[in-house]
Amino acid sequence: MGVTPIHAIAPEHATHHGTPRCSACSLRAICMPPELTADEFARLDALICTTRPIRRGEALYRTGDTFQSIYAVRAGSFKTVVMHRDGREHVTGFQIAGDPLGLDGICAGKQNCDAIALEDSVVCIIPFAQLEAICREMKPLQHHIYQLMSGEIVRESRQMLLLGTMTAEQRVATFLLNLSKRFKARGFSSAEFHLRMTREEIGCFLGMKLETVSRMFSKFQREQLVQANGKMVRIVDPEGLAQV
Amino acid sequence: MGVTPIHAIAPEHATHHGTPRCSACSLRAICMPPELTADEFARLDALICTTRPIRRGEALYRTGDTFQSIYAVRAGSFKTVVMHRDGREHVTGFQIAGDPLGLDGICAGKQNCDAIALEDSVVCIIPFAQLEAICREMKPLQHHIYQLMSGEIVRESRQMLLLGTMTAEQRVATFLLNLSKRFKARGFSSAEFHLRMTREEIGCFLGMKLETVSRMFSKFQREQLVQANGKMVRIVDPEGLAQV
DNA sequence: CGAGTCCTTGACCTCGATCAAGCGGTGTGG
DNA sequence: CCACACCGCTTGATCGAGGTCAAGGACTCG
Repeated sequence: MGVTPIHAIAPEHATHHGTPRCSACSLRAICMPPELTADEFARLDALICTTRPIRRGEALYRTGDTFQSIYAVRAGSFKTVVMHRDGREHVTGFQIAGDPLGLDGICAGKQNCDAIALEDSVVCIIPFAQLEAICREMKPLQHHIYQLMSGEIVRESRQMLLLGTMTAEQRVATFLLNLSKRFKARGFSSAEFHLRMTREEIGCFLGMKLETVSRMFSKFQREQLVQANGKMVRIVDPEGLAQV
Repeated sequence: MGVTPIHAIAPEHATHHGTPRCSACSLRAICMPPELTADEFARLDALICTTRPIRRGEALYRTGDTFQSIYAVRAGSFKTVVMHRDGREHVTGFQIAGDPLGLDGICAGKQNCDAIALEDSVVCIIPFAQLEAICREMKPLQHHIYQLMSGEIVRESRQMLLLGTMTAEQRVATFLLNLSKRFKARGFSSAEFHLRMTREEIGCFLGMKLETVSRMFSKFQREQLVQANGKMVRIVDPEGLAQV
């Protein structure tokens, strides 16, 4: 069976690979500041004039690549992986449609992690130097970029809290509820979804081994909190899950 | 004995509390983009016209406070603490002279953590709305702020790697080497320094209990890697520490 | 249909948490 | 000025959550 992303872009946009338009994008509300004028959208459309398809398992960028653009996930999903010189790996995040990618590269002019597609995916390419130029003239967009980056900082500090203080059980519960919330924000079911990542990748994100992740799924199943069948997950009792 | 910060600002600046000047600040190289003209510095000095002293144990801001400004540590040191509704706490970072504070507040317009002074300290106050305005006109400063925020993202993802994959021993070693590097970058000794935080705060930052932190200090002492006497730390064998 | 991946489950072990005791330095009140 | 209380730190003994190792099952893909 081919890989068909559940969270796909609408077909009428998918055909416009050469000329995507933010002004017409279904992810506009997630990606973009709300109060842009038609004229401002036109300038954005001129900036973000290319998309790029990435096959499952391939890298959008790798650690050390020269930083030039940031990206927005248009369809599909990614993981970002940082690596220690001794080979230790850690997944720092999973990005789905509407999420930004590449913000870590601005700092040193080189990407600081690998971004790997979890399924066949498409990203919008946003040349950063040009984005900066437009931001100097478009206050709402400028502020939006600051918010985006600050949001990433907040997300990561929450993840540190999770890694630093929670039990394996609480981490997995938090992970599922977070995914659920994000799917809901994008108009998909918050109760039932398809995990695009393996147990090992989840474990690597949550700071535990894949066996432990599996055991927690089984435990939640037994306690009637979720129904998990391989990568299909159905959240039965979100409140119960939240107070694990 | 009073609390005398080792890493103090030079006396001639300490007296200028009402009118700090970036152009004359010893932390300029850490805080600011390198290539500003005199004119540009003048505009910055006009923006950052106030400092604020914070006593040991007091908060610069708390979670939920309305976000208006970002800050730069001018003297002293801070910890940032996030809290889960159930009371679980986690230290997300320690900030010393030259480090930024408050970037997490841009996202939601409210601060997302508590920033607590570890000793009597002074911060520079940078009103964010005005900073944004200046950034629209000063390209190097604009880029610097993006780099600052990206740097915070990178720092946090390194901390996630630490929390997710390292043993207690490796975490403490990494922590000491990181502090050492930062002190060195500010012109202080990289070999010997005074910890301003308690074992408990270190543990809370590294995802372990204070007893474990203490045991690791003792272990490193036995192995001749560091000499630790309460809060005074001397790094004897940085290479050895690095390959723990 | 067979090989490879991914997932689940069991048995055992280890690292770090927990509990507990004691020490040294500091600040405070008599 | 001393006694005492408190806080932060160290160290030992014990325990348990999660890691490790191993076996087998379910799916996918060539």
